[in-house]
Amino acid sequence: MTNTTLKLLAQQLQLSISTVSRALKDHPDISTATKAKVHALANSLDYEPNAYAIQLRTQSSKIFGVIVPAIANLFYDSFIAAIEEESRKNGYALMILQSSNNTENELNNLKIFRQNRVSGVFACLSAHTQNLEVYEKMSERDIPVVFFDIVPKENKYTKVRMADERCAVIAAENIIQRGAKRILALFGDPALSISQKRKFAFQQFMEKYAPKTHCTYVHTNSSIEAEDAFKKHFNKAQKFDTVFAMTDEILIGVMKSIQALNIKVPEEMGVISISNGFIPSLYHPNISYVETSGYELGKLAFVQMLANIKGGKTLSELTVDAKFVEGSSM
Amino acid sequence: MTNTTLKLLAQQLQLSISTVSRALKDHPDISTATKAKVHALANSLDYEPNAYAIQLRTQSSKIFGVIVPAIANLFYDSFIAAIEEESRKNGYALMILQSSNNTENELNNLKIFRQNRVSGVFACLSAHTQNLEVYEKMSERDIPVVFFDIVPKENKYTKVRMADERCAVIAAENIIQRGAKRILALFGDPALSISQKRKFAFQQFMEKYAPKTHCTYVHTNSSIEAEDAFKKHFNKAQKFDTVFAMTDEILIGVMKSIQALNIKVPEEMGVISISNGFIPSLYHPNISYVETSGYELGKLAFVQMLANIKGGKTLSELTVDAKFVEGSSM
DNA sequence: ATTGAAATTGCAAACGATTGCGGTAAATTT
DNA sequence: AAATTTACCGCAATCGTTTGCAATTTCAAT
Repeated sequence: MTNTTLKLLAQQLQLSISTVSRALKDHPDISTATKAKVHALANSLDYEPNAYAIQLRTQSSKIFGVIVPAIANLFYDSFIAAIEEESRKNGYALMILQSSNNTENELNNLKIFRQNRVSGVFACLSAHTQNLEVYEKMSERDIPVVFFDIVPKENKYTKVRMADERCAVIAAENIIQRGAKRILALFGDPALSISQKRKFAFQQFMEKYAPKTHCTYVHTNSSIEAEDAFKKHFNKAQKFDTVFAMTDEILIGVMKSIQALNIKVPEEMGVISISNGFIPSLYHPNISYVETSGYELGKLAFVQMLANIKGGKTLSELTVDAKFVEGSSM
Repeated sequence: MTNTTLKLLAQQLQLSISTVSRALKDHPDISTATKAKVHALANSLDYEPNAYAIQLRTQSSKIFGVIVPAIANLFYDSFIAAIEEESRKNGYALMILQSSNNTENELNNLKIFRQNRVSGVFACLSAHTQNLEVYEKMSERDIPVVFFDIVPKENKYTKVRMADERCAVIAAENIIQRGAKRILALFGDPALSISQKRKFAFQQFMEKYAPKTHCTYVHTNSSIEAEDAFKKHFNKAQKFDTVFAMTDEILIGVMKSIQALNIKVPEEMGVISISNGFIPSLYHPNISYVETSGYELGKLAFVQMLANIKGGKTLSELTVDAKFVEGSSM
């Protein structure tokens, strides 16, 4: 079946295309009678405006592009869910592409976005993307970009991210409050700024407020590494009594070791992590964690995007605050 | 900055728009000399064709629509990841919308897809969607629809899904092989056909091949319900020695109880589930499971979509086979 | 020098919708 | 009844591309 168009409606009604167009959008120039007729026919013929024609004409697409390293990820998918909700409320649709943490894919994705003249882009940088020229190109095209999570350092960009330092500090506070004596603190890839920030903040805080506490800092790049690191350090003479996991991935490794060694939580071992909340709820007892909500981040990013579109430029870095969620693991 | 267009290139080169257009796509009518000139300028001016103009002209969008109940879901996000990969390889982009298991959202989403003249739609029905008229409307518009996971019963539709019965049977086989005497089998929402199918197949198989085994069948609608159900049945005089969890959600509840009661796996309790694989790998020992891969399903769905687009109609129901993944929980 | 074919390139309509401007008929005012 | 407003509506250009067909140039063949 061929799609219903303004032309078709106009022919059937013996009206001009312009009149039909205006009638459909309640333009005051058109009489109530004709409006009624037009609407009636449009409904019965299931008229639906051709988005491409509109976009071509109006030069605006009502589509946002989103680049994430991976969709299949507890953090990013809740981020996506959030901006999807907001987008729909505001009449936008989403085009989602994954970079797989690969700069080349990132470039291709941006190209697709440009070709589709998206109204804006939400971008999470690939782990090792250095060259931000492409993003400049978006700006030249007047396509606003809101960076999230992994963001560039320069502050000429609009960005939202988690309050990484705060997260680490909150975790440290709770560890001190528990009266921990020996701590194993596990962090992620040392090359990532997120790991650096969290570790730095954590370490600073501990040294300042609990200088006597013995802390072991370890970087691990995967669940398995975390699992092994835990076991290795647990076998030492002086056992640690509290473990801090910087990410879900690390927490997973830690918990496998804890289960394998049949360690009692929280009696023999306190556990705390930074997380979205899903993984910590999987264990008994529930793990205490500092919440970093991808969902909240998404909401915030969307607000930024809208501000950018409406009011021209609003460059700034906003952070989503962190809060402690009490489980029974401390 | 204003976007580079064919017109602009044409003016600068003192050529007609048509010549530029043809030069850019290597049309044999154009001399090598002009082609070179055109390409050169196009590159230096960062020409990028306006997708909307093309779509308007060619009536094809190179965009697929995807409807899932939720993006933030271990199964669906791997499904999405798969079709995203394939789409990119084939020059398509993805527009993803979530229904939140709400029929009204589903309708709105389809409308957006129609307005954007997507080339095809991947749809997972909302749990209680009965009226498939909207999907008929897509067909009238010659937009192919591939249903996945939750699919309509009528076989005039193209659909891909997991081999639900096979999954249940494979699980049952392994339970019998373990020599289980008393089994607790936990299934999901009894209103969903997926629960019905799996339970029916499981029960059939057990009755036929291990009639003496004592089975308790329970339906639960959430992790918490599963957790409680496990505890309740475990407190009975005759303890069960094997538990079967139909979904990740149920497995999570089961494992919380197992941890809380400090039950030894697999010595005191065998555990098996149907899953994507992520959740079972979180525990020690790893849980044995029958794999239902969202990723594989995505790949299959994409093949179907392509066939549908290329060769007109190919109606059929394809299923992704299940396989047993051995953990150490049986 | 004329002709014809081959090689290049341009014209113009189309895709579907939007919108400034101008036109006509009816209603109102003098 | 003439003049002026008001209410409706249509013309035509525009967005950027594609593409059938016509037009022009080139060049070898007669």
